[in-house]
Amino acid sequence: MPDVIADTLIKRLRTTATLNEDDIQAIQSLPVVVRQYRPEQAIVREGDRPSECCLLVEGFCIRAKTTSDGRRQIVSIHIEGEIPDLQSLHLHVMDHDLITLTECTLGFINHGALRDITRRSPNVAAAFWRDTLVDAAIFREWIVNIGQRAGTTRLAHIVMELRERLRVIGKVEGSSFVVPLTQEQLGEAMGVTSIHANRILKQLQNAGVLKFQRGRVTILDEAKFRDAADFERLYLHLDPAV
DNA sequence: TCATTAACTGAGG
DNA sequence: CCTCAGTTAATGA
Repeated sequence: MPDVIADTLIKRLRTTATLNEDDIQAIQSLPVVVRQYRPEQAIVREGDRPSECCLLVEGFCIRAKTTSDGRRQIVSIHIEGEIPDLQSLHLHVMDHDLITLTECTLGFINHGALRDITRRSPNVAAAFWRDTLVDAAIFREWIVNIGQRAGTTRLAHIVMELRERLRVIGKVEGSSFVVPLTQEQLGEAMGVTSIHANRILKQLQNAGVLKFQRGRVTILDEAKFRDAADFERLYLHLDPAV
């Protein structure tokens, strides 16, 4: 794969795992097919049997499930360098949808090539495994968030998690960063209606905590933000040595 | 299309 | 009673 694409994957994996030169070489020699996607376009759907995994090179996407009466729950948000459907390598039928949030550049890597690299390079296999476990840790945190936290805290927590994940790959500069969700989508991630998501955003803004406009969050008061978010970064396991 | 706000309603503490 | 959150509807950017 081109170095630019390999670098986004390597940068992301190195936030949680340790890779040596051989591992880097193995990743750089992975075959990849690059495709452009529009916003809100399905990459894989529940029931699909994909033969490749998708590396998010640029943009944001979500994993979601929809109930029988059509209510959608966003279960995770993904940023560049991640492979949101890595599980399809071992769980062959998709149990949820993977959908773009923004315009996305996606790199598709054949399952065969990924299986091959995990056999040849134990470090890369360990990195994928660790990444999958962190994914599960994030799901646990989301269950706590949606099940137990009050509205404002719930929203602030999602925003801070995204900021921490973006920060480690160098995508946060200053007090402002991209949160490319509409209020409807924010509601779907929080388990509330878009109208209530709007109320919560207004509350946070009126309280001088943060401002949200056109897919971008600006932190108005870092101390208030930390206080509002009830956030402990432990579950992100961002230190490869721990 | 997305965001905002008001008015009303009901659940539940 | 008070707070939270869904529904409906009207309106603004």
